[in-house]
Amino acid sequence: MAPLEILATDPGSRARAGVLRTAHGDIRTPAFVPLATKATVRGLVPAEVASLGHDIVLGNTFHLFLEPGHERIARFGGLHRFMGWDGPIVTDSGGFQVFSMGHGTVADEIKGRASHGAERHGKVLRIDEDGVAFRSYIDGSEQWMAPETSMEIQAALGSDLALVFDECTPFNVTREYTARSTQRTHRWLDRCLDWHDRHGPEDQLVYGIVQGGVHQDLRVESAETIAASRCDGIAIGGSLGAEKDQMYEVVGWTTAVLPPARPRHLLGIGEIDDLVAGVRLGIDTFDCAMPTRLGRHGMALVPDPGRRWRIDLTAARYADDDGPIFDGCPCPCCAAGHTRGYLRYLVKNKELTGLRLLTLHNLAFVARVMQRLRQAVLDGTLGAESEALLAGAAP
RNA sequence: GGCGGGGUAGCGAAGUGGUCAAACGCACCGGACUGUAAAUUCGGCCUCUCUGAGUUCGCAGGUUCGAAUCCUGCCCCCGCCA
Repeated sequence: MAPLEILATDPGSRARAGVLRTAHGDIRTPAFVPLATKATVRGLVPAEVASLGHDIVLGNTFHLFLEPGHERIARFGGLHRFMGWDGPIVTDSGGFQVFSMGHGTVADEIKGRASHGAERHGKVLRIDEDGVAFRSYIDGSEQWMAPETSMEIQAALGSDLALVFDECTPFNVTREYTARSTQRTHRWLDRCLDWHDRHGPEDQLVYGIVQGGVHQDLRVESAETIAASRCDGIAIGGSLGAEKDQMYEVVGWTTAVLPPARPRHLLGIGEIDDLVAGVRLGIDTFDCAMPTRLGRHGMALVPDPGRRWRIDLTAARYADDDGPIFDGCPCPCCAAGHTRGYLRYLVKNKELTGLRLLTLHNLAFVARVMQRLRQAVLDGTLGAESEALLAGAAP
């Protein structure tokens, strides 16, 4: 049975709204997936995440493999039990971590900057056909991860959705490199699926990952290759370009050739305008560090495109501001009456409560954006809703 | 009144003859952050006609080629003793 039930499609775009069924419950799509990289949505407890309207969280194979170890988590009964989250969990394969060990952040890589804190970075020792050798950032030991390893770890974690092991192709590489890397990712896909067929949990869905960089032919070829496989869902990964317009173009090339029936996940994307654009391009689920990370960095999401949907509450001008983050915000933080001035004070003083409140606010904001987009697809009003959100309507 | 310690850029605090416009922290200003080794990180932060120049290290003198650093006097502050 197909995991994704499509309830409605938007006549004016490729958007769909539906329900993605997993062993631990349904995901209302389109949906945002908060990151719980190391088995926690930083600062929040699972019940809070769910109460904000999120149906699923994302854990990370690479990090949980190094610490506390997938076998230990398995002894606890799997990742759901370990972290106390009963809902659906998707686990990322570790492919992105290979990227970030070599290049730092996405922005650093695109802009050609040396990653900051490079000394703390582990090291990719080599990437070859078989897999990836790297140095553990925990104890410096040499570790090995291959497609089979990643699937084995994800099987032990017991996630509902597993992502195949891929190489997240950087932006600053040649087309030739991207082509070869993408083909290798395709071969890794087969190995992941083979391993999963023999050893993987019956009820664990597997997503293939489309690569191809910013090259249309490579993207299309990759999308078709992934779609031709027996994976349950399809994720879009790798470099999506340096500018948003390019990103939308790349995503558009991809979703144009994907089979409609299977769920599509856009990896690592989650700024507000990107969510709107992504949904219109036919994406069902997104994950992104942005709302949680920005929250911990003192940034609160606001319905203001001119400010990139964010205000920096660490600024002194908010010290005496007794208003909410934005008027009418229904999130737990603002509904409780917390002021910008209070939040600024908390954040400046490194009070954990401040980081928690901003994380709650930001995740609530993103959840409402997704709910509105979903409802708009169901109502056939996505065009107007998209315009409103992009113009700064409060979700 | 005596003894001791101290006055350094918005604050705290290094520096104790030259490489000092002066470490470092805080505060402040600005930037970054999109499959999270991030409660992280980068830059600025005396003034200006600014890849150079000018004024600074309680105040005023002095020694010296050269002083935040040494000497003299003065003014404040802190501790202990009277």
